[in-house]
Amino acid sequence: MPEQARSRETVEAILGATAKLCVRDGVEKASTNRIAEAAGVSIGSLYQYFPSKEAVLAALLERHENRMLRVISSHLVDLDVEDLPRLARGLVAAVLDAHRVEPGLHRVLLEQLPTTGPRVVDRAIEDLIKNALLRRRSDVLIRDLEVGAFLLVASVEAACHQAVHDRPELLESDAFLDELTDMVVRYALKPKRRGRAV
Amino acid sequence: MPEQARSRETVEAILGATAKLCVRDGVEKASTNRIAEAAGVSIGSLYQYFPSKEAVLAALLERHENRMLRVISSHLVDLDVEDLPRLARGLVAAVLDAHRVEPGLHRVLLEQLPTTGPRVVDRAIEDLIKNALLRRRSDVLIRDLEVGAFLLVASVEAACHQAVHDRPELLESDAFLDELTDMVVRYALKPKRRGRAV
Amino acid sequence: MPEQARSRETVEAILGATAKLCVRDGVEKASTNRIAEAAGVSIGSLYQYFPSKEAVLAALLERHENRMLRVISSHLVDLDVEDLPRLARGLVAAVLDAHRVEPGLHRVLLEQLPTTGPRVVDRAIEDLIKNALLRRRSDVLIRDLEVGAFLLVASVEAACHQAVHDRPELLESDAFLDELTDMVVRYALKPKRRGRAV
Amino acid sequence: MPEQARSRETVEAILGATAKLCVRDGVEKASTNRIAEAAGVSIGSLYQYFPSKEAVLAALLERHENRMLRVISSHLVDLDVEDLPRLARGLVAAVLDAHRVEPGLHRVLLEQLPTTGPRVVDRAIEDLIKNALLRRRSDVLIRDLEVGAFLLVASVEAACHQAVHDRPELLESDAFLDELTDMVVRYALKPKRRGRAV
DNA sequence: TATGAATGAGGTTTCATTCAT
DNA sequence: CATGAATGAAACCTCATTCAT
Repeated sequence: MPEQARSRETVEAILGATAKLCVRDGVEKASTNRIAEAAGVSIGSLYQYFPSKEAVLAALLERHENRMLRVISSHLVDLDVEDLPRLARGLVAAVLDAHRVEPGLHRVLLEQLPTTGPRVVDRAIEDLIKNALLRRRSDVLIRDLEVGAFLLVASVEAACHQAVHDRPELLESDAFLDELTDMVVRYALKPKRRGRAV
Repeated sequence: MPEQARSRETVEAILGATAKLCVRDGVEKASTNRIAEAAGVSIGSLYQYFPSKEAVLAALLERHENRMLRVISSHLVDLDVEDLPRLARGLVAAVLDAHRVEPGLHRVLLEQLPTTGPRVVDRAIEDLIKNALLRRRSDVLIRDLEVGAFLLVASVEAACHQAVHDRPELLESDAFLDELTDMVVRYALKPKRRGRAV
Repeated sequence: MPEQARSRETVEAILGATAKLCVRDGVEKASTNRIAEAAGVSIGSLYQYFPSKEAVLAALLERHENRMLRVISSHLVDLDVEDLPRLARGLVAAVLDAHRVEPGLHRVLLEQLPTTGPRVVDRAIEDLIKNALLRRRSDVLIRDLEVGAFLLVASVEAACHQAVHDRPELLESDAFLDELTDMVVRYALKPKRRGRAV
Repeated sequence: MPEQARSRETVEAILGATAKLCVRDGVEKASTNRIAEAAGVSIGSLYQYFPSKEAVLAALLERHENRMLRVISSHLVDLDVEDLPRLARGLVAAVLDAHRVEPGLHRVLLEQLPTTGPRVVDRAIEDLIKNALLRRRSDVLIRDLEVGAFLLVASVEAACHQAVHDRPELLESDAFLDELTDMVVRYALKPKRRGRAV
């Protein structure tokens, strides 16, 4: 077991150092040699665990996405699936919360990493939402659910991301959560009582 | 005069070659030597017109943003400022249209360029919208206009951008414009009298 | 005893893996780490049995040369030392046969190994031939036996080797054996009495 | 023109330095950085003229083969095509002479360069010989001309090469030329006068 | 004795930039 | 002004070898 522990430590050190360097100097400046040095391991060790520089960054991205997913999942268990407006607010809050996980790293990874494919997190949430809307079709205003689900996820995600980038303080403000929720609810759901706005 | 014309041609050739290389091989592969060769000028000439590689990319980005702004501006003149729902649809359509300007270049510039600051286009539109909403405050549902304007722009922009990236066919579909407009209108504007949904 | 058996197995596994890798990917690609992995032993074990990479390759070369020598020896016992033309043909056939021992490995070892010294096989045969010619000096045409023996071995060896490289099918053809034998016999031996060509 | 002269000088310096290093330390030790340093140019210049290390070595080999071919060609013009034995001796002498062109480099290039294909020099001579033998078929003893020509070239080449390697003094000795010629003549040609050895 | 994680010198190659012509 | 040869720091990566476990 000491071997496995040693290996895990090395991998952790490498990912940690990569994250630190990416945040501080940008992805471009995070060379393998600098990463190894910052991690306190030799360049050889880095290549024992990762086949290339890209693999290191991919692993870091994966780790980050998993952490975000874990945050979101932890919110999901508490949500009431019956109360759609509350569900919407809960989802938005969950996504917002997920963006508080290492926001600096989030920003740099999303902005400077050659995009490999649709973001894992987005796809997961998109499916979740599409299903929720389908199950309650009669309460839903959206005409084209396929497009609508895509739109909701892209919008909320982008709003959070843009906030991380341009106005970090919004992430902590109630106003931002309120407005985002309003947008989602009014777009997606029929008003509760005849003619009264939500 | 012929000198200035010659200069403009050279600069254009360089920016054109840069765009082509960025789209074809990615920003990282667009080295100054390759750019000069593709532009049919010597590397020395490139450095006569641009002080560094970053300057070339910045100029390319600026040119692209100006083109997008010009597309959007061309839409604005036809818009009826009094009919808010139509105005909303017109703005969304304008943004969508702007994303049809060299979408490949747009994608690569946004995804692979170390972000230098808030996007020019976004800021311009954000102000425009904030003012429009302010002038018609009584017809507007949004509670926090500051946040709301930010949200609207970020959402529409991101939806368009994400569509360029993941589902290019959406850019040409009516459904996408319809849904985007629905989202914007229902979020921002009070429903018309007599309880009819928009 | 079991220890020694285990050791021999390990050494054999290492040499076998080295041979396989050299043939498949070339000597340059056969790194010690890859050899150890292909052999199913740890890199540490490899260095327990061989002091360096060169030592592994030297051992492989030695093993191969011994195998070739063994093939040649097995031919020698059947040869009639009195009938010189038949002896010549027998020797040529022996050398040809030796080149059928792992020809792929033979080629790669001869072509890609920094030559360390005169080939063991060649030297052995050269002496053998020089003695045979000396014992029957009166039947021999060659003027300078020293040079002649060198020439005979170099020529036959090189012809076989070149055939392995450029025309593998020759190794199995009678024509090749016939011509080689003709060359050797006509160069080395006086024609039989009564003017008949050999 | 000063540009072209400068370029040629640089290329020459690189090839010269490569040759020197290969002879002194072996091909393996001739790294691109060392080559550039020994040539007195920057590593960048080396890669301006050669796309890879292999390309440098290939160019060096080509230059060497061309020089050898030139030596051989210079001999060919003086040869009497009618007198076959003299022609044979002339050809052997030509090949021998060609091996006096930078023999150290010759050895190292042939022994340590991953063989890319049949040697240019060999192929050229093989054709030349095959044609000569065909034109004088009735004077030729060889049964299978195809195999015979291959054998002659491989043998003479290998004998010269082996001599460079093991016994450099042979290259300058008359005995070596005599014996090689004997071998070639007796193998290939019918004796001139009834039953007398050549 | 066996293991395999760790080492780090050194390999090949790229690229932004300079400057003599 | 234009050219393009030259530069060299620095990037990514390999590999023979060591040594703590």
